[in-house]
Amino acid sequence: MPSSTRARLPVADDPATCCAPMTAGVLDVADAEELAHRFKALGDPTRVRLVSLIAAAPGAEACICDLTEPVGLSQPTVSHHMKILADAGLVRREQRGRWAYFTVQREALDALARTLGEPATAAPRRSGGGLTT
Amino acid sequence: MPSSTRARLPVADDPATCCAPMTAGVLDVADAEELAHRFKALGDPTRVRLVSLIAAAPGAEACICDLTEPVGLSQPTVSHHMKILADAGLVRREQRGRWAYFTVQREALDALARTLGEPATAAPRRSGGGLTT
DNA sequence: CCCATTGATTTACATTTGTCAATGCGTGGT
DNA sequence: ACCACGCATTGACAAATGTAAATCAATGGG
Repeated sequence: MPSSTRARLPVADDPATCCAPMTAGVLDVADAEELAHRFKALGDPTRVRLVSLIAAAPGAEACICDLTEPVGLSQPTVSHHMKILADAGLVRREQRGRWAYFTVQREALDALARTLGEPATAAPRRSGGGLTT
Repeated sequence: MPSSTRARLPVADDPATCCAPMTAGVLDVADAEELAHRFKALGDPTRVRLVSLIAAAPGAEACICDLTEPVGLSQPTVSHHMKILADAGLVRREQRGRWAYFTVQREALDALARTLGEPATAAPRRSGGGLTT
């Protein structure tokens, strides 16, 4: 599982392939940054709310205009938050006619969940963490 | 689950009982704030790294002095990050003699993972892997 | 073709965040 | 009692973040 060749790409490349489990060995810096980037996207109540709203919307999709009122924020602000979520690969944006429909990237959420939950592999204990950047 | 009476407490009250799944209905504001609070704690590469370092440390515990060098930050800064993680209930602090040992609150991570993963309504519990309480 | 509608960008600004140096506070060894 | 050690707190400061007003770009209906 070579992950050291991971760049600062917009991430959304493959949202389902995130990183190694957080608790199954010391994450290298790149993975830690990648994970933190996604967690940070969920680190705001409004954005958590937005994801939840989209997931619960009819058809599991919603446009900006559907979201501004429930969260009580201006359209530019909601658009800004959605961009952050999209850049993190947590939602997908699909332009359809005049509207931009957003859907939840469930695979990305699952991948994130996997990095938090019990490590899939029995984590071979590594002694001495000589980490030298 | 009445959660509207939830204040800005240090959260760590019961880290395993977090919130309803993000994608199984619209989260109320309180739950969204609670979730965001925890995600935000993981929204920094250093803190992700710290959790990973603790989990991988011998005995799955570590003191600040074990952590400063791997992350390459000053002791006050690491202490600051650990406070944020502890306030979010993601790690537990245990003063033992002169040292403060930190351990990962795996239940909190699992609870967080559960709010991300498939909503409890559909998929039954994972049958293969030893289910833990 | 004109114009209303949807959403993204830009600009601006107050607040929060990450970091370190300096300092304070317990604990334990001598 | 004293002092070294481990860690938390305070103060300070640059950088990032959340938000809104104003503006821009594109689409679709008359």
